[in-house]
Amino acid sequence: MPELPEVETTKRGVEPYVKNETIKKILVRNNKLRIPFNKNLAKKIINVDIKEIKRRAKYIIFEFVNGYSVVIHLGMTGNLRVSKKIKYLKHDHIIFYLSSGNVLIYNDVRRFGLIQIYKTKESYFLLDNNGPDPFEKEANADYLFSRIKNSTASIKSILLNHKIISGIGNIYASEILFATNISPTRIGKKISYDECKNILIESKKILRKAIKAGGTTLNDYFNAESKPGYFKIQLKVYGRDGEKCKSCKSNISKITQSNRSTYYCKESQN
DNA sequence: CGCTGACCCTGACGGC
DNA sequence: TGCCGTCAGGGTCAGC
Repeated sequence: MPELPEVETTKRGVEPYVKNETIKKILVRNNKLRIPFNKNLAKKIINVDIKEIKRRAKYIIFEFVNGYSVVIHLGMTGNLRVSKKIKYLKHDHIIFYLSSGNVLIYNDVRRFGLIQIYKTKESYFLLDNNGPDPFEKEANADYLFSRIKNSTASIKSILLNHKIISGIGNIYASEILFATNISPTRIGKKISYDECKNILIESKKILRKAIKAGGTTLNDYFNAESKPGYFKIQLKVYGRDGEKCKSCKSNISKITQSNRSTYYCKESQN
């Protein structure tokens, strides 16, 4: 479920419980994630201080003082929660016992997520393939335009292609295109420089708003036993097929592009 | 070469 | 009540 705002909210939620802590022990209940969790490599981060927590695109990164890093991706159904009591729920796969006595729990129903350990910053190979996320300064109109000006792929699938821009998911791809009045079916080479500029402006605006909405629920987010309940900002097109468009009188359409649902208004998006 | 679709996995939901 | 098909906000990669 998590898109970039949910990942950022999760990162902010766990940060105060994890920063400057150490992991005393790791319990692996099921290592069959998208990439199997490497229990052997995990020994390298036991009893080592966690220096920093970061987010890049939809990845959460724990950096340790010895140079090692843990990279977490939540997939479709992953979540992290901090708990005082140790009572495992179904699909709690990896459990980190912290020096504070708290436990950090990775739960993931569909197991499309992953937790990977890397020896150095340079070896985040998963992230090396990713383009900048919309908040990074490399993601400017010059860059986006140059990456898509010869493309025959639809702008919707371009927005989901993390090699170009990372961190935009299926919900916000539809929302961003609605905000910019661009049809999701238009191909990359038919997108103008100004539209690239606008896409980046709206991406930041929409994602920032969603992060803010998530932040308001942070206080009781990570109490013991609680599951992080994902929020949803006011969506203008996603999931609203058949309903009225917010800027004209026609109905929202739902189509399928590369096996994912796309929602848009045929009248106001061209 | 770039792009599309099949696939990984579990659970919820609607129709019959 | 149960069975079956469909769908879900993630990403990868074979094959066209």
